[in-house]
Amino acid sequence: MTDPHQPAPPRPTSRDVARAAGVSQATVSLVLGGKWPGRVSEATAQRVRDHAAELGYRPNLAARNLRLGRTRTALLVVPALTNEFFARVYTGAAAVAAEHDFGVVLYPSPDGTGPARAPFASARAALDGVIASSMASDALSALHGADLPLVMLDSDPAGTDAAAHVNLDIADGMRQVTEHLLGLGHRRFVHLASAVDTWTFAVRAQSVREAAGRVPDATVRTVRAPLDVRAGREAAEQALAVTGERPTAIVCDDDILAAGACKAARRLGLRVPDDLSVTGFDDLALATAVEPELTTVRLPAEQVGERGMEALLAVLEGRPAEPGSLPVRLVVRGSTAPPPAASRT
Amino acid sequence: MTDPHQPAPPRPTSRDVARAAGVSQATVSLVLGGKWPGRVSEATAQRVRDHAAELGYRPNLAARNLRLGRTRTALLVVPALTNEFFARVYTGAAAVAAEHDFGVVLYPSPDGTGPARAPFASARAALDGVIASSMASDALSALHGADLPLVMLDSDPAGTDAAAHVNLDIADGMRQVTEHLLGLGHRRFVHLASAVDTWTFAVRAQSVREAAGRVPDATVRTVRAPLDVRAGREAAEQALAVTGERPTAIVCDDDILAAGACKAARRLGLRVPDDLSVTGFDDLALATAVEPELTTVRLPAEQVGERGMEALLAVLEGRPAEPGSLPVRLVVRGSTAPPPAASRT
DNA sequence: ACCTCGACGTTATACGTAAAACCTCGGATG
DNA sequence: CATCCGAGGTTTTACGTATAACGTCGAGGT
Repeated sequence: MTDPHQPAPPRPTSRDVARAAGVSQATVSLVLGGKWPGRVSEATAQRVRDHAAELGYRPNLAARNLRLGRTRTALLVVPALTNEFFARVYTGAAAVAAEHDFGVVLYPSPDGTGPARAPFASARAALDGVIASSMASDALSALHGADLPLVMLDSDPAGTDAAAHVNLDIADGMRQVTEHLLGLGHRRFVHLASAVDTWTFAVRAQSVREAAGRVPDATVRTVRAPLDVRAGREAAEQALAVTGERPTAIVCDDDILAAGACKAARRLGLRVPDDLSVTGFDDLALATAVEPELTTVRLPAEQVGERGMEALLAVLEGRPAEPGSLPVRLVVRGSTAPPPAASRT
Repeated sequence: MTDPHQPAPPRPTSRDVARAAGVSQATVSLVLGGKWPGRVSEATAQRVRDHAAELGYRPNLAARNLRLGRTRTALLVVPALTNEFFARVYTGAAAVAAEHDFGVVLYPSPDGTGPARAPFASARAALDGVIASSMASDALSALHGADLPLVMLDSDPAGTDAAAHVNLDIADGMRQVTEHLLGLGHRRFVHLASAVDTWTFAVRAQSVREAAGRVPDATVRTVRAPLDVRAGREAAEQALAVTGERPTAIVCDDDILAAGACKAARRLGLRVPDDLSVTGFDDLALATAVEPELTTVRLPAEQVGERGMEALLAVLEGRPAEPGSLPVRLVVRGSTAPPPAASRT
């Protein structure tokens, strides 16, 4: 138990190491920076390293950042970390960053549409670049000083000055879901859509309608809800409480909404999947926690983060970021089945 | 579309602003730092602010950090962000930080026990302090340079050199759960425990046994599993497949494990809660997504982050951090009921 | 008329690092 | 023997900011 009020011993600087090793500060910097082959003898280098280790020297990052004008730090802008998808994106980005001795700092925005007022400065870090996930580009440019390289994830490829895009083939995912249901015989759909108004959800909506539109007698009714279980349940209950022919399948923008839809079904006395098929999107942990397990679309969330970080690193090094969108995969589980006999043609 | 290869226009510095406003750099610094009452006339101050805004000046944080020796940045160490609990802790910490113009950078460790080798340096930020959540203190001290103020969350209050602790009354939560089940008439328990070996889980185990121990004929069998649904299901299946008298309640260390236990029950043809009661812990979104909704213990996760950050700020300012542990609350939902008649005394 | 004293700024300096530019000296070279 | 050269360093500078220390100038007191 040491006195907590001793004024914190000043950390050793490279000059301290130099003094201890009997060399100049520049030499320490060269050795520890790995720039010494041919400039410093092996003997001296070792001596420097030894003393650095002994003193517990660790370079002052603020000083280094100032000197180099780069910080090896990227900002990741996400709508909400409590959404597992974004947590996984972060995890992937952070992993790749760590490999390249980069850091990732987060800028979460409470609402889904992006941070409202405070600029990135509130991230309290000097940044080398920005990675923005699933955001409305206008909300972003208000914050984006335009002076930092920008990589956009899962966002509209057109109309932004992003240096690179990493996209998921959302349209294909939703097409696979819809065709899966069509193939099972469903014709009357509800699309339980996110109330958030971003590109990634717009694509979902369009894709469902397109796929269903190719089958003459298929109908799609859209309802929207915020991304939580209760809201999803309420919206689904409302959509199911129709007079006349009940829809036989609910296509959801998200596993969370799908969980809500399942609860709605149960409340109305409908069995999933016998009376009603439900599909999710994202393949979160939730998808296999509920009963029945959700038929959904697996998104490689970590990979999105990884590719995003790789793209940013490429841009920072002047290399071109390789484009291309990531494939997604339909995962059929227990929440989908052929429609009940009474509803078949 | 501008040429992506133009070498990034250098950001304006305080000196640029000074030149534009016809004052010295020091004056700019005084004005923008808010230290000007009595040192700079209002007219001059306004002129400086105008030119700063026009040039789009933003102070170089690296330089400021170097000069001040403080960075207004805290490190939050969490086992895994994909666990909603920690995402919420982060959210709370970041919110309080933002209010005080502080930043939070994360250090996630893949396994639950804490980062293995890389020191905090890989967070790539100059730090003012560290907040560590639910960690084994020895894993931490290996990383902790001992030169930074440390606040520990949900960790053993004894035996560390932390400057402050923010704890949840975990023991009380588990006691409430157990007594709730005892009150319903349960006597044969399975404690489905986390395989992670940290204080917070040790407390749960001890508390279950203590509470059950006060009732003569109550028995507790413990099984352990990693924190995911499948592992929870498998462990629960094994625990339920006993010969002789089946347990009537499964007390889980976590909602995720509880979801697994529910799935196990269904597989074995047991109904929850009629044949088997299941309880969770944390009250994640998951708890109300599954059917039946989980009886669980609500932990004020955001508040843990908030209080942690407040404690760190207090320590940094030399103020004493007010101690005390946060209360938790039993939330009774649909996954618990009296044991089946055949099992009653 | 001289000193004092605020009000209003300015000059100078330090933070710790990286790296360009510069020394020094012993041996190889012409 | 003068010269070049490379190995092995050192000296110096710059990064942008915050602030301590130091002017300057006009008004007010004596």
